[in-house]
Amino acid sequence: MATLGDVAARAGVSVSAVSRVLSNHPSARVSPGTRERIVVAARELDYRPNFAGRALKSARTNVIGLVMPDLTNALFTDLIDGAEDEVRDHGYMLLLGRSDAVRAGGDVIGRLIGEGRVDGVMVQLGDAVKPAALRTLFTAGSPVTMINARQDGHVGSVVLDDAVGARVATQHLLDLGHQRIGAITGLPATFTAQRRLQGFRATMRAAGLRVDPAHVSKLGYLPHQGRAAMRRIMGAPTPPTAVMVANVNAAIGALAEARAMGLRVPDDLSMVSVHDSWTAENTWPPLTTVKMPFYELGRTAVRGMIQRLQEGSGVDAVVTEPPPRLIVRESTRRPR
Amino acid sequence: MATLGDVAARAGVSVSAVSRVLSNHPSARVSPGTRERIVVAARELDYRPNFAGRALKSARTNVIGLVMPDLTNALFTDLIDGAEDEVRDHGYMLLLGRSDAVRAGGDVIGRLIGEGRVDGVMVQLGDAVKPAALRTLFTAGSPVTMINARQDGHVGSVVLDDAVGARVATQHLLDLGHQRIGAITGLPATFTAQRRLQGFRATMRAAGLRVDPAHVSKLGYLPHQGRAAMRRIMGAPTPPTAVMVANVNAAIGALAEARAMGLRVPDDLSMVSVHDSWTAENTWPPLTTVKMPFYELGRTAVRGMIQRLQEGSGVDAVVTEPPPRLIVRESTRRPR
DNA sequence: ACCTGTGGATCAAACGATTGACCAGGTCGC
DNA sequence: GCGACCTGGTCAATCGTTTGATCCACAGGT
Repeated sequence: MATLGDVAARAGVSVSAVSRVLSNHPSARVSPGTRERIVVAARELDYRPNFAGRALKSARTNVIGLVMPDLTNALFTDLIDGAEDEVRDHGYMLLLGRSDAVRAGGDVIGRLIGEGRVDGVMVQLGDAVKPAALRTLFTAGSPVTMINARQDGHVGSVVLDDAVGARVATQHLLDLGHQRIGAITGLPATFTAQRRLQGFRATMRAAGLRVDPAHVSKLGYLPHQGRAAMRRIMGAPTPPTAVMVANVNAAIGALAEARAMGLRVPDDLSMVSVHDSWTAENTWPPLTTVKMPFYELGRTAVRGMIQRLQEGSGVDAVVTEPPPRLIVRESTRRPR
Repeated sequence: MATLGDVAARAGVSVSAVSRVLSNHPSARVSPGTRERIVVAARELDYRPNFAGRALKSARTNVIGLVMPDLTNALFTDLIDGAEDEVRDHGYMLLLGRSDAVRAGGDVIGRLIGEGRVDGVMVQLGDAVKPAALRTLFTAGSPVTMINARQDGHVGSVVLDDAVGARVATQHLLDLGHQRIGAITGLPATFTAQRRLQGFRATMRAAGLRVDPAHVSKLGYLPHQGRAAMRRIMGAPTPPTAVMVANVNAAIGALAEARAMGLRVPDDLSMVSVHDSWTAENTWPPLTTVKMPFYELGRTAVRGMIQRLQEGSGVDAVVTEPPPRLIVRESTRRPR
């Protein structure tokens, strides 16, 4: 690989001249002729700035870590897309990691930052993270942004408008005429689960309806947890006629279980889920969902991180634009 | 962050002594006492070797790039898992990128290697890559491993045993008694599509059955392409009683389309797909699939890459162990 | 007493890019 | 005609780590 020195030699100038020209340094006082020679030489040698050299000197990598519990969850497609688009606009790169590795190989985040591999880390935590482990992550003022979660004493987070998402989903069921509505949500300790359940309850309360405790389950966002929740809820003395599921993966599991139980959706039971993904339109029946702005979530997280890196102050943001949007497919209908 | 110098000062020794001790250098002739002081000092300061410094000096990053067309395809879960596990065993890290970016932001692979961000790149190409673009990637002997594809003149690839996968799927349909069997596969230019179609044809031939050209479609691996293929194939004068789909995502689309067309699966049409994923067990009916060893594919790709980095010679490998395995669910039955 | 060997540690030169300090020559003001 | 200032550059230190070369003290062999 060509180095600055090679380019300098070919252009007949000093290394520093080349450096200043190629990185558009403001203090670059260079004659047009010299500039041209340098640019040409660089192109001819296919010069690319060495990452390590640059990072070592400037103590910045222009890389942001994105750590997720499960990189392949269909849900996170848009999040990663948005983050990618936004980093590219700012000349950064994205380094993806599994927070899975937190338990297994020890503390990815600490390594990423401690070894100077990234300038900052955005982390979406899994359900299985103990708050104690968290505290050690956030050593004073380290550039860590939490996605879909908040932590006391730590500033730097980006979250969805969960309560509104749950409200839109619930309101759709109310509008269809349902009254006995259940909710399948995530583990009680989960930030999003709390907010979505709260949105659900508030909407029901506003409609003057009470929620049967037996119609609420908090088993988790995974398909098999959705299945278990479905079995439990529909085993209630008077089962609901509709159910709001706080996550599309859980909804897919719940849908499969409903069918296995001999329930017809939407004839016997309406189902709507928060989140949309391509998997939702390929279930049977296709799922009615509320699409949450994951793409914007990704962009916003990156924007917040870059602002923090450049100006030193973190932000706590809620992504409200675009708002959660109802996508009506075939898993909901009016009660019989 | 603590540097080698800080540790050296605290332990009262030279920087080089610290370096040799902490990196277990073979030529480290150090007295037990000194070693102990160094180790203690490093721990107290929470020393972590600076990535850039190390990479600059040693010209190795211990990072391998994994470039995929679509990071969130449910199919690649196991591949990434396997790759992660294998790199960790060797003290490497994985840098994930989208080959998507090849068209958009210009040549990720070139940047990754050219800027020295990674030691090598493993790339799974999307369907939409032009062979011309490829040739420029593989500049003489650059450490690039292709996943699920081969390229003339380039050594370094890892592929699945596609023909066997297709054979197992097809044989299952034959064993059930089907005779008019169709195939839905990927674009003709795709490496895997060719091999799977070939496996399908060979199996049919071995059974003494002929394949109706109208029962074969090569529209692609995406859900909507699977839908289109289903519509086309079932519009044939005498439609097949069973169909082998070469990809689970296409199969999910095809399944949805079959239902939309009023076909009952498996009563009117049996369907089996190559590849398995959690989405396959949550469709209705749950899909019968052939599970391909993606996890081992990931491990093997990494092993090949690391071998190449350390010994200089690439390998072309086929992952045959474990062999493709039939998972019978509810989308196949004997013909009526 | 003198050379040799060796264990235990330090010195110093890289790696490639960045950037403040510096310098040679020309122009301008007075 | 002389200092001030600008233009167009170069010098050299620095970031943190690695590693071949070197050095010192001391033991053993002759």
